[in-house]
Amino acid sequence: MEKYNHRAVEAKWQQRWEEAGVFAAKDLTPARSAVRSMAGGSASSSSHPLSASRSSPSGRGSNSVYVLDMFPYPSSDGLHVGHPEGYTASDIVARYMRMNGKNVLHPMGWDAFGLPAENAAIKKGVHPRIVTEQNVNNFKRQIKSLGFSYDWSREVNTTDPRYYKWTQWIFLQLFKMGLAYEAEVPIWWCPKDKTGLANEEVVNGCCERCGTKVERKKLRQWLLRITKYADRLLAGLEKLDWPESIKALQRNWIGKSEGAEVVFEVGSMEYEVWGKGGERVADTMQFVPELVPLVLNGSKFKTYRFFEPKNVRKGDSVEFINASTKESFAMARITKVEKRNFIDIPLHDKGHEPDVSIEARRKRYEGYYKKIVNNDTPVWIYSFILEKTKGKARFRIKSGMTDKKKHSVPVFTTRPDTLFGATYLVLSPEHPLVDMITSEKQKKAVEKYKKDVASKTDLERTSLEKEKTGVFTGAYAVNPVNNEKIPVWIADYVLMSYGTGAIMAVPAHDERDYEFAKKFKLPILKVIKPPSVMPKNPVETIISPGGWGHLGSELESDCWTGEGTMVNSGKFDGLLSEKGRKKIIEWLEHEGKGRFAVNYKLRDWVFSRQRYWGEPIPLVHCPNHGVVPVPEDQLPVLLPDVEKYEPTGTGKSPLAGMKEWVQTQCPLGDGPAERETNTMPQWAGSCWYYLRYLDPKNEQALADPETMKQWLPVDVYVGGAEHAVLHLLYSRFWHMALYDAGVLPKDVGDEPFIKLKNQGLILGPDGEKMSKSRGNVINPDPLIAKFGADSFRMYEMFMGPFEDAKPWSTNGIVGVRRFLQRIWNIAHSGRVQKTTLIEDPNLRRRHIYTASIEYGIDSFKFNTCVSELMKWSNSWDEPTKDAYVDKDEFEVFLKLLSPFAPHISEELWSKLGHGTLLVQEEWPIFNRDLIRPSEVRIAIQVNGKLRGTVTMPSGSAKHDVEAAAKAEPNVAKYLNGKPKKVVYIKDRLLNYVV
RNA sequence: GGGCGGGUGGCGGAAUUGGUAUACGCGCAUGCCUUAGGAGCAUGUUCCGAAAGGAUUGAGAGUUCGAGUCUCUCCCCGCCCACCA
Repeated sequence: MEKYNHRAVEAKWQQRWEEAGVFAAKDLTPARSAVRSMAGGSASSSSHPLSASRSSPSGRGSNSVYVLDMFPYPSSDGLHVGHPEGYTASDIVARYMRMNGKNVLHPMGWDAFGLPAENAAIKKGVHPRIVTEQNVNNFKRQIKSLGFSYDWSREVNTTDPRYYKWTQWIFLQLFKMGLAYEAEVPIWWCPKDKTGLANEEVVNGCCERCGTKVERKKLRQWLLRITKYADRLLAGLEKLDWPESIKALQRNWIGKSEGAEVVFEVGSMEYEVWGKGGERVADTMQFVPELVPLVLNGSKFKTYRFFEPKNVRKGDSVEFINASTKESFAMARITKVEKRNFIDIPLHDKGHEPDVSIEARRKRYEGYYKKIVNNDTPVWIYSFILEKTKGKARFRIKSGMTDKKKHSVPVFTTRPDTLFGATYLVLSPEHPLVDMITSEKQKKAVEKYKKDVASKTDLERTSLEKEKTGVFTGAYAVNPVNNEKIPVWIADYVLMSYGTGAIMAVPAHDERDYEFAKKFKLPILKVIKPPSVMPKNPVETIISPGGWGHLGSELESDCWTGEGTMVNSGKFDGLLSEKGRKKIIEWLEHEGKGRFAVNYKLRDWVFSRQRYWGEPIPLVHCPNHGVVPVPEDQLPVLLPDVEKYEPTGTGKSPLAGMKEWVQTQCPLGDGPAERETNTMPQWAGSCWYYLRYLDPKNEQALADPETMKQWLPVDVYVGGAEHAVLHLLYSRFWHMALYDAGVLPKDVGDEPFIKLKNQGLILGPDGEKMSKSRGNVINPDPLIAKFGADSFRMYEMFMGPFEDAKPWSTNGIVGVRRFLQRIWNIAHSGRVQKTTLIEDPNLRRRHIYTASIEYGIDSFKFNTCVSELMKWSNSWDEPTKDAYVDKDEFEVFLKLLSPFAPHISEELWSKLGHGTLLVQEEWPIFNRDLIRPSEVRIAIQVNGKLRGTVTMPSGSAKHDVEAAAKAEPNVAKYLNGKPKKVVYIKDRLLNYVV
């Protein structure tokens, strides 16, 4: 018998399909379409014979279906076995849809900008364009060898100027919408290579290329305001048919949390009045370095200790001014500068006595400013409140700084109910206020700590085992809820990038704060009482050794992060956490000391790369007009050829070295301007490629709106889960922005991908993740050459559930190959004959398998589809096999096989004498009535144990089945006397309970 | 620490969604065929047992006539995120 020669067959049909152009998607827009309408198609509204009905694969209900793969980055390693997994799945869906009469758009392209090509170019001394071209050619050859049904006429390449013209155009739209802005943000910096690095290039805190320890460095960057879309990106997930895990990842990445922003005054202070004889009533506090306590002396009223700004000297005068009227009411002159720069100031009354009828005058004195005058120049202004505490008058300075230097430190907390337990404040070391509040004494320690932190990698900073570190700034803050003074620390466990970069530390109810407080001996105040938990089953708990006691002690531990009842919280005592949160927020808002706040982990998208191989950002910097967009009619801004792709050493992209390219004219006038030399990140091109496939040659627009209406949104999107948060989030963001800008028609909607499926990772044969270093990488090329594309495709589908990770087994592909060979043999055996059996069980068989495979494709259970096809073919070879295989049945089989193994199916189809192409045949329709069997095998159980089976006409009544069951000797054996109960599930099972 | 997924033969995995567990394939065993090659064909293959029979879906309990599937407790594995306030 002829051996199946996959090489010849596969090459032949790939060529035939291409010649016939059978995979071209048809644009139906009036303007451009020559092909008006497709045949109506016979899309069957099938569902699994034994399950509920399914929804249509197309969310739009239109006849046009968009089946999209995540386009690959054409690396120099060539195709990985993981690529064809997703491509095969989407190809099966696309072919299935086509056979169902759908007009299918199934395109492929190249995400070709990026660092690996650039690095390879530097290494080889070739232009990145050449490297990219070679890689693309190799990828294309490999992908084509698998016989996927792509419409290659729509191929896109992100590095093609005709493509990136529109990437730049989109950037300009974002810029005009205020979604792009410039800022200095820290990035990884390699001091040896003198270049900024992408996060992916930092390995274990070292530069991937030279191994030097990287540093944080602030660089001017372009950022995209994705945070503006945080809520929409979050809410939009609800309506998407995406894997829950991916949705969860995006939710987590966006990281919305609700709580309160509480404003702590740093540098605001309590100020104690000194007694009549100059004796001190209470401690003064030093809050900020510039504000050293002073002594106000010589007054006929009181001596006050006050502050000395560095530039206040003996002889300077101090004036008290009414905040609202600006009228001065008291004067003082600095008479004495004490050690540590204490100064005595005599206070001259101008008609107000602060110590008389305090309560009555309280209102009047509130809001007075104190103004220290130095050579008639106001230096500091303080406001203060008169209070009466334990019968003694005191001034409390509300704010220790001028309006300009007022240090209000907002912190974000999800647990405002624990506010009374905030015993210290922690700022991130990078917090801009740190330098301003650090005391002289602590300056050195703070500087050193900041430097240490700056040199740490994120890994070191966040490693679990790491002990908490931090230093005291010397400054204090006031807890707004109880006016307690609390110290201000800096520590690297507080991240500048999240929230406000500052936290209120509640060591009694937060594990990190607890750990920190323990180490630095900071006060711990419990303000939440854990709920008293009653065990569900008291008896069990008493029996279980230490159970209740252990649980109890856990609840009594020093750090309780759960909910509970508020204690030590003034008037909020007794409230449950949840209610307390609301009440505290109400109080804060009422007092103007805080507000309800929502916080996101999501940060704006750093959109600049100091690299060569990317889209130039289409902006110029003009001395007169600032940042000016390049006019749209001047796009694309071509990526110029440079001699060196190496970074210039200035931290700018190699483009900065191209003087003649950088220097240009300002579009708004004839003045000189410089081009932006940063390039876009690799994600830019992939953000919108699915739009360009629709209309890849359009030079007037990124795509024709009518065409977009026809195809969008994407019906099925298949790709790896590794893009869960980056590409898939960025892409949604751009789509929403373009939608808002009116670039996308309204009908298209603001979500690009309706249904998403992730292929699971293919692991190496050892069950480990494939990697070069492990040496367990499988190269598809030799396998395709040896077993054929059909075997390869089918094995990848057969390996296991599409979305699960599964190990590769080259033995496994052999089994699939044998199966295809058997099909080949049957087709050539002469057994395939036309028969005319109406009541043939085979007729039923073909309908069952059609239903089952259709269900499998709809639900991405391709592994069971393959198994069904194998079972089907086995049924022709069973010992009871018919001499002939019904030709109609075999043809139905080939149609169902064809999405999985298209080449061999096509070949056998033609060998059966068809002049048509199988890919253009109609998908078989199954008849539900024919699926129902005439006879069923019913399980007979006694007490739930299988004791026999009986074969009965389907739909038999209970007593008939019972009669048959009792006739079974093995069943009768177990039935003594009358059964207590008899359960009958129609056509399935009979269970005697005895 | 958080989120998600999972645990079924020697291996990849199936199981009509609460109804005959181990389909399909790999591997293995025996035999056949052959100019031995990682080819083809046939039969067998969850485990224990010669058999009758019994046991079995990570462990334990519960609901049920009936549990791989539902509920609870616990154990283990994988992936992703992670000092996120």
